Amino acid sequence: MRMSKLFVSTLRDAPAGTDTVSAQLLTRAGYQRQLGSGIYSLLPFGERSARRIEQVLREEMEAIDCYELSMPFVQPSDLWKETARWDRVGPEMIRLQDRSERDMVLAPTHEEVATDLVRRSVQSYRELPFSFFQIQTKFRDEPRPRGGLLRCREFTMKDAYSFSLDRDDFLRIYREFHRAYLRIFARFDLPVVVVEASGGYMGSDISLQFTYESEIGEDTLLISPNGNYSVNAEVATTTLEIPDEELLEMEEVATPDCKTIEDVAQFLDVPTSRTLKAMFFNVRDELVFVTIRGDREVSEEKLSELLSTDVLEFADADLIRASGAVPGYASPVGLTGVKVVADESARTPNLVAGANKVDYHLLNVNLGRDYEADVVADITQVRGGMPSPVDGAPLVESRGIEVGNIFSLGTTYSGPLNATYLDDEDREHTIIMGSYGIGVGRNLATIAEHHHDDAGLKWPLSVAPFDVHIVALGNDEAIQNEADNLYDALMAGGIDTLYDDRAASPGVKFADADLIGVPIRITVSSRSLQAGGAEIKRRDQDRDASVIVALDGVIEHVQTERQALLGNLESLAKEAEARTPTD
RNA sequence: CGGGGAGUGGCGCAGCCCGGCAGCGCGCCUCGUUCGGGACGAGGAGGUCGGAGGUUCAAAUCCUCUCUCCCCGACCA
Repeated sequence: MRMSKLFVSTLRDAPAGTDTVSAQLLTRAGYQRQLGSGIYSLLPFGERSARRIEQVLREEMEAIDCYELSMPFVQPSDLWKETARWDRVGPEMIRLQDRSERDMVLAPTHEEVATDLVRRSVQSYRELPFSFFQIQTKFRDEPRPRGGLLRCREFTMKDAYSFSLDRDDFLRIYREFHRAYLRIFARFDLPVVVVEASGGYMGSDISLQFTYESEIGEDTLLISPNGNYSVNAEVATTTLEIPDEELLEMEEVATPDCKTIEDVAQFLDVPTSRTLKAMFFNVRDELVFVTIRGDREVSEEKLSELLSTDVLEFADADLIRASGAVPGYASPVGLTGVKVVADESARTPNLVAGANKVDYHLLNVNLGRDYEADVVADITQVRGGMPSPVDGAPLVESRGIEVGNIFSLGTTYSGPLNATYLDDEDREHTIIMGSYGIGVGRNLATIAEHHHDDAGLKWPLSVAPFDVHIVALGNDEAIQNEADNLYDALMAGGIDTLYDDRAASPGVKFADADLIGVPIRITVSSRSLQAGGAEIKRRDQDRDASVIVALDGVIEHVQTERQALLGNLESLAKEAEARTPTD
């Protein structure tokens, strides 16, 4: 591409409100422009990088015999009503009507259509297992888009779906995707950690999340330094020691002005782990009274999962008082008609709890004796430093960007949609499904987060919009001609080349080259010609690490360099592959 | 949706408190000089001050309503 003909412009300053490094660089370097909140255009560079990402995705999917198809973005609502997601999925799904007032949706994901395709076609066990993928637009009306391409409302995603005979059959495919995913991120030279995650609204029982660790990430991870426990905080567990003590008699004590757990613990001189904390949630206007030991916090994710709701709000004082509880001095003791959810830790004997009376608490409150819970479950928010459930080692907390995931779907969709097959004895079985997602734009942005320096982007070859960036300096005709010839020759040699043929000063061209981040830069100038040819420098090398190559040797040199870079990425992929769990 | 912030030439910003000619840097155009790390000089173009209503002799500035965008929290690739 000749830059003089290319619709692109670089910016000195990123537009106001562009906060993340990736969004700043991608915008400044001319990869993307924002149209609205969470809605972006990809400019030529961005489109080319996205295609390279997609190319890797296609290769790795096909390598595990997962083949491409394409499903509609605008879909009739019928299938969504069949799986009940029409009602379950909230306003993140855009609903609209066609001219005949039929309900339609802009696809936020494609399980329904994928399952429908399969149920209409598959009849015999002989046809299973298989999987397919597409690279398609999705629209999710996210409550809060952020970070440029990191979290968009409209985005492109590679989503794959697998269809298996049974659980074991599914697990074989799941593992293949796991391996393919490790190869994919390795080929992007993007380090990821694999953590267990919750299925969320996909309705999954097991799932793994491929996460790039980053401060700007939205997910909280808890990882054991021993490498045997890596989870998303939403499903993290920790060990729980419940002392084996005799239950003591309950007793009311005055605790003036002790409204918080810390106040009470200090006043009574007991550790917070001997107190019972009360929390109140409003679930569809019903009060849910939650108890947890004073040294722990409630995980709202776990709680909403437990209550099968995605609307979880703190209850206001009126709703709390209506139950008879007294904010600041609340406990479920003596209350009736209130839904109580207790964390496992609330089983600890002889805790200090509120007396539902201002300035009073109760000593020796015991779950099961002094109050009953409707549900006792693990709803503890695990934090860094808490012991790993595997070996007790303190967990390390970090943040991360989810760049891909793999889900077991079981029969969540095949059940309601009746996607079945007949086995060799004519018995009907429901197909076992999985789904596998990778966001193209999010990966582009995440790779930019990882591969940049102060001057700009620094792409791995697998993601760069071009292999080579020719910088022609000076408006000498001889130089122009040599650069033109070189450009033609590179293009003819199948090397994607960006040719800066603009009449701009050297400083501008070099600065833009650094900003755009193409891996190999070739400078043609009177100085380079005098030195014997063109100057070749890799973006990841220092300024003075360049070499002069005779003009007729440039293509060969570039091919060699390119092969070396691709070879490095392939070795990374091989290493990653070797790390795939085998059990 | 709750909390915080911002909308002024293409981009970054000042001006607003205290109403009175719409400014600065970068970019853009023309000419000349430059030409290996965002050149220099001279001249120039470009703005419904997010929108609507109001107050006033007079509104970017004050008031009301509204739209949009960003950041922090609940969702996810």
